[in-house]
Amino acid sequence: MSADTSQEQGPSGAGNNFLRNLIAEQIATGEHAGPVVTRFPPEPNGYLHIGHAASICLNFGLAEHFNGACRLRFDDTNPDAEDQEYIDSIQADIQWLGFEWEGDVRYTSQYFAALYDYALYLIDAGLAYVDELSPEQIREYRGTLTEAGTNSPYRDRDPAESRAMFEAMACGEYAEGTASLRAKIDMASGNINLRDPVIYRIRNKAHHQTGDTWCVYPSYDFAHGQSDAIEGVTHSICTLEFEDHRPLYNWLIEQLPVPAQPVQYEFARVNLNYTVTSKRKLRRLVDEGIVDGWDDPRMPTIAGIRRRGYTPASIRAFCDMVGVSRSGGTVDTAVLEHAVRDDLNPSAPRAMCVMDPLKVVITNWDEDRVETLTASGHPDRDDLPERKLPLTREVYIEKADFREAANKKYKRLVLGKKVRLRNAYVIEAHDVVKNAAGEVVEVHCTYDPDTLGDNPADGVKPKGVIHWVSASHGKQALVRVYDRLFSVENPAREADLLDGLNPLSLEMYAGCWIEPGLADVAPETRVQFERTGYFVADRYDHAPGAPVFNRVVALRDTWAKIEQRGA
RNA sequence: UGGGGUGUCGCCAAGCGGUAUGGCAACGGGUUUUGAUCCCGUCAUGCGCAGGUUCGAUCCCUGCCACCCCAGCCA
Repeated sequence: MSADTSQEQGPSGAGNNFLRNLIAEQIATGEHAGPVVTRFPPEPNGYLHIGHAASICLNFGLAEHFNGACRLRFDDTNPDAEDQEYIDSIQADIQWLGFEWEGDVRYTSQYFAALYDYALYLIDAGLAYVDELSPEQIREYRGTLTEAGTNSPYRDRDPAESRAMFEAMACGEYAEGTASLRAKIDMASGNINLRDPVIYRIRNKAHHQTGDTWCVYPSYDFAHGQSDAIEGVTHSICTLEFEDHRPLYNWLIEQLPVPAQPVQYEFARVNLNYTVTSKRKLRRLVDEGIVDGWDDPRMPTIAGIRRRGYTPASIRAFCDMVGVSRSGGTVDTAVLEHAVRDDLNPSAPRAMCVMDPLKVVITNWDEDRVETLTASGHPDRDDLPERKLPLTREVYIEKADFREAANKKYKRLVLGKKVRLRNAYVIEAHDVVKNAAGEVVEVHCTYDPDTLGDNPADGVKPKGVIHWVSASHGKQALVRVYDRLFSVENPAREADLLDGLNPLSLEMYAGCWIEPGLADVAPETRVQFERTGYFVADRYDHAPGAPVFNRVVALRDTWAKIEQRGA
């Protein structure tokens, strides 16, 4: 792959971003020599979401572009929150997105011994000390945003004593919260991260990777940069909120005898409207049963988006369209939706599904007659298999596709008017049957036998085309129609997150009729139900003979707009 | 009366001294047995505001304003 950034741009200059330009310049000027090494460093305390996808595309994309390497490193420094379930899901999500990390999976925990030695080094150098202030006291001593902090009375403890104490802490001789190791920097710094940050704390708890080996665990700040250095990461990319940590990151790299000098760069995280991308909030939705789990199709998690039916390519395209910058913003979900439609339109086979059925009886069609029509699998492709569509006397159409009377803007079936059954004949409605409540429950039509592939003899081409499924030969399916989980643009701003929930985020259609060929597709098969939207056979709930489809996204709907304006 | 950032069309994002670029959305129109797709067209005399430097500034300087992040022994 070429490192020429003027090449390989997709729409909107996809792939080109300030970091790519920066690295290209570093290479051009010789400021950076050797391979570009990045890493994706998730903490295994939750599922990956769409924001992580941006980071994954960035880190892996940069490595690929510069012929370097990107590794996966679990940033597992806090045994309290982490779990193997997340380690597994994160790996599966990255692979599903289509990225491959170099070498084995790494864990920050595999460097605990080295990190411990670095801590000792800092202590011996008089640059770290064991503090016996309680967490509350540490907070008080830290000062405020506008007032300098106060030195801990333990700040000038003799290094030898700190070393002995730290070693004892590591052996489990101290209770949690009774002591911590702090870097000795500057309690008066305007940057609070430099006010003697805690770099090691006691956790008398088993770690998912290291078991009971350790009773002290390094903080993010102490572990991250040093792990980067150990691994030879050259460009350590993180989000904007870590900007304030960069001076600390650099301070540690400078003070410690690390084998390399990684540099931290920050970019703005991606926010999407009508949803939340905070692990804490997502976890709440899961824990309180608001959704069906981390992979509920309404969740902005990679697993949820996957189950919703989005493709890896569409998510990568989305990340390219959104770009990478340092100015935080909120992207419209319409961009995500555009990305899937754009990917699915050329690839998804077409099919018909009636979701809200209304029976149509073709009165001039013999009771037992079954005509098997063929339909193209895709309007623009002849390489996809053709479909067999049995047409019978009784078929179902959508309730919304029939009106007893309507104005000219309504291009569907109207009493006394003609419409084409998609891939079949033109029919004309003559009569309706109503129930006691006055609702139309049946429409009687006649078909024109000369209209298969032709316009009616009178030369008047019906304006509308509607989809249908044979009442006797169609199959039933459960279709779930998903909508945004929140009805407000920024749910995080609500007094309570749940206040912004969209009550109609999931609608179940139990009595749908699908064309017969669709009942036995494999899970995760994506199709377009013509005139309706893109759908996917559910990854878990769909089974041959018991079809369950999720709506990925609706088709663009110009009619809905016209209708809203009052048709 | 702390520190660090960011401000270019409704939303993202390029441009980084030579007279505003792309995507999404929106709005017109054409093709169409999906009111889909596709195609064509419209959409910032202005780049947070005010000054200054310059032949010329979104890009440089100064001063304001707005918004975001930071006071976990979370990451």
